[in-house]
Amino acid sequence: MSKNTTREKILQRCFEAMEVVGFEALRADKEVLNLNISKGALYHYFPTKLDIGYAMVDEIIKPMYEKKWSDLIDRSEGIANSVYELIENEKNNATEKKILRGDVLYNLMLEMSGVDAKFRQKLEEVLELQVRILQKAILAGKNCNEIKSGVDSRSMSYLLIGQLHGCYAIAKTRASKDVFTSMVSGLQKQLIDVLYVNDPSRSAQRASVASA
Amino acid sequence: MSKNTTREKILQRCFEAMEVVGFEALRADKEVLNLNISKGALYHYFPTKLDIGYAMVDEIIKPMYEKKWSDLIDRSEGIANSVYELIENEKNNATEKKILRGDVLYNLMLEMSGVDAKFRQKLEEVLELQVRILQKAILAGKNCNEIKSGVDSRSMSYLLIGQLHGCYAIAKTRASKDVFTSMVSGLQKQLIDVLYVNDPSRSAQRASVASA
DNA sequence: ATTTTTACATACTAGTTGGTATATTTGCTG
DNA sequence: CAGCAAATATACCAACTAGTATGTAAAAAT
Repeated sequence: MSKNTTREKILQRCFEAMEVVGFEALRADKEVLNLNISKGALYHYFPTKLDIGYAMVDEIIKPMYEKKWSDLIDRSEGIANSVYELIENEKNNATEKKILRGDVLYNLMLEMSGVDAKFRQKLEEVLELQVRILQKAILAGKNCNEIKSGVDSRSMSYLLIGQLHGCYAIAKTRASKDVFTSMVSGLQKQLIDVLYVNDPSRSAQRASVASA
Repeated sequence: MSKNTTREKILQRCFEAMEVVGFEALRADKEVLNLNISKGALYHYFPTKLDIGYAMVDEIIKPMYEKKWSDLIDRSEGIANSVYELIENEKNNATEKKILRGDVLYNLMLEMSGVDAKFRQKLEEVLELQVRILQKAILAGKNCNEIKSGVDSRSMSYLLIGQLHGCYAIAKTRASKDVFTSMVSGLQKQLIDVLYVNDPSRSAQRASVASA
C-alpha cells in the first residue's frame, strides 16, 4: 500500500500532536525523536515545517472529512435521514477531551488561514469538498421530496458546516461536552423546521420501533 | 478619565496588533517600542505576556462585545427587529480586511481556550455576557409576542452566537466577504422561520416605506 | 527634607525554534 | 561487488522570545 513507512510514521505522529496543540505549537523534531527517528530523516522527507502541514491536510485531514460525509455520496433517497444521523453522530462521537481540543480542521482554519496562503488554499479545498458533498445530497433530497424545495443547496451547505463549527467553538470555550450536544440538538431542531419535509427524528423513531 | 495613559497606550497598541496576528504571535516589546515606550515600562505594567492578554479581554474586548449587543439591553418591545438589525449590522460592518482577520473574540477563543485556563475563563465571561443579553431579550420578545413561544431562550442564544462564529470562520478560510454576507443572510432566513412571529425583514421594509 | 515607592530606561540572557552542514549507512543497479 | 543515490544520524547555529537585572528620575508619603 505505502512504500515509505518512515514518512508516514512522521506524518501520523505530527498530526496527532498537532490535533492537540495546533500547528504553530507543533514541535516536529521532538515528536519524531519520540519515535526514534532523527531530525535528519524528518528534514529529508519534509524540507520545511509548512511542508508537514500541507501533507497533513492533503493526506490525512482531507480523506478524514471526505469519509465523514461519505454516507451522502451518490445517494438518491434517504438523504434527510442520513443528514440527520450524520449530525447525530457528531454528538455521539463527542468526548470531553475532543471538545476541549475542538475540531482539527476548524482549529487549523482559524489558525492558519491568515498565516500562509497555500495552507489556506488547502484548507479551503477540504471545506469545498464537504460543501460539494452536502450540496449534491441536498439537491438530491429536494428531488425526492425529502428536503424543502425553498432551500438553496449551496448556501445551506455552507451554513450547516459553519453552524457545526460554531458549536465546536462555543463548546471549547465553555469547556463542556454538554454545551456541545445541546447546541447540536438545537441545530437539529432548527433544521427540522427549515430543511426537512418530514421530521427525520420521528422517522428514526419509527424505524427503530419497526425493527424492534 | 484614566490615570495612566502609558498603560493604556500599551494595551491599545497590543490589542490592535493582536487583532491582526493573534495572541501568541503578538510581540509586545516590539509593539511598544514603536510607541517609543521601553521594555521596562511594558514589564512594569504587565509582569508577563499573559497579563497583557487578560487585561485586553477584561478592559477592551469585554466592553466591546457588551456594546455590540447593547441595543437589546432592558428592552420590552421591538426586540425582533433589533435582533434582526444587529445581525444586519454584522454584514454592513464587514470589510474584506475584517473577514480575513476574522472576529477577534472568536479567534482568541479558538487560540487560547486550550492554552491557558484563566484566559479561557475570561473569554467564557465575554461569551456569557453576550448570551445573557440575548437570552433576556429573547425572553422579553416572547412576552410581547414578537418571538415564537416554542424557542428556548438560552440554547437559542448560544446557537445564534455560535452560528455567527461559524460564518466568520468559513468566510475567513474562503477569504471572501461575499461568502460572509451570504452566509449571514442565510442565517437570517433561518431565523425568520424559526425565531420570529412576524418577518422582521418585512417590518423593516414597512417602516422605511412609512417613514418615506 | 528625606525616605520610599512608582515609573520608566538599557543592557543582558537562558532557552527555544526551525532549521543546516556534514558524515554515515542502506539499498539498489549494473 | 562496485558505485551511486536515497535514507538517516549527529552536531551545530542564527534568530528570536519572553523575560531579568540593574540603574535612575520623578512623584508621593512621612
